[in-house]
Amino acid sequence: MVIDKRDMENQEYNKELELNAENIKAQMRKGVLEYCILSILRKGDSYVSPLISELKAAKMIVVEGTLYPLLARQKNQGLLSYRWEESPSGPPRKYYSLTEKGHKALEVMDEAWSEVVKTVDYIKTGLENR
Amino acid sequence: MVIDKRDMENQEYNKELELNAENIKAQMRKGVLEYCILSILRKGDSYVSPLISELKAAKMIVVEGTLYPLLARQKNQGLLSYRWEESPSGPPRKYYSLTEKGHKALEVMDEAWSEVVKTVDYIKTGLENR
DNA sequence: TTTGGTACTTTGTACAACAAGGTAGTATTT
DNA sequence: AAATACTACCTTGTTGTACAAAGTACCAAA
Repeated sequence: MVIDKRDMENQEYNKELELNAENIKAQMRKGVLEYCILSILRKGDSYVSPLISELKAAKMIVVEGTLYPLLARQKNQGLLSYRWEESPSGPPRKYYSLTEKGHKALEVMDEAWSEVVKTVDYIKTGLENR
Repeated sequence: MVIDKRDMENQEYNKELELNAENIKAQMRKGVLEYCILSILRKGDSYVSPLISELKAAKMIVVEGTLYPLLARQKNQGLLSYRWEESPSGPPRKYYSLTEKGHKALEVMDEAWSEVVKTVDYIKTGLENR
């Protein structure tokens, strides 16, 4: 067994990275965001500001710079459509709604999400609960 | 309400992106991977090949190129340590184990994960179940 | 007409996952 | 003993996503 060559510690950064719950949650939320957006829109059409508010209320913080590109992506995938509506005060609002394709995608995601939850549980316990 | 300038459809890609369950699940798994690795190691020390197998068995597919940098990261954060062990057949194996810091991080992640699950449920239902 | 608020958009950066290829030690076959 | 196969570890370059920050545009009220 010859190890020495391999065992040369590759740069001990060890940057005392915060072991902070918020950071870790932020990591986990990634990838679930799309699902959340569609889930909210399932309950009714909306535009960016109230979307952010609702996500914030659910402790799933996002910012405009995240949401706009994401909505554009989902629109380009045909999951969303939008219409302009006048605002009682301020510039017009871009209301997004789920398309039929979006509804179908959402159903797939419902399934995917519950599978991921089941998978994590499986990995944690190692038991055959699936 | 002047809309025309804004409403110029920005590149209608609409690339018939697979509405495939695997893709969506892959997206959702991101960010949960670190948690899964630590969870597996909590059950006992291991090295890359069996880690990949266990993840694959749980339908959480990853490849070597993903896992090695991830483990290196977690080691540099002080969450993991490793030791070399001879193999009954083949090159030596790098066994990873949770450090004390890793155990603490894992507890934080346990909490974080269940919060994310609760959050998604909250967003889906919109009810006050938290 | 200027100020402030709301809303939408873009640009640049950081980081994570992946694909693909590379290095190295051990065992087996010829 | 040379070649082959297998296992295991590691690196590089690409892509995609979230974010920070700055920018554009419309509207209302002082």
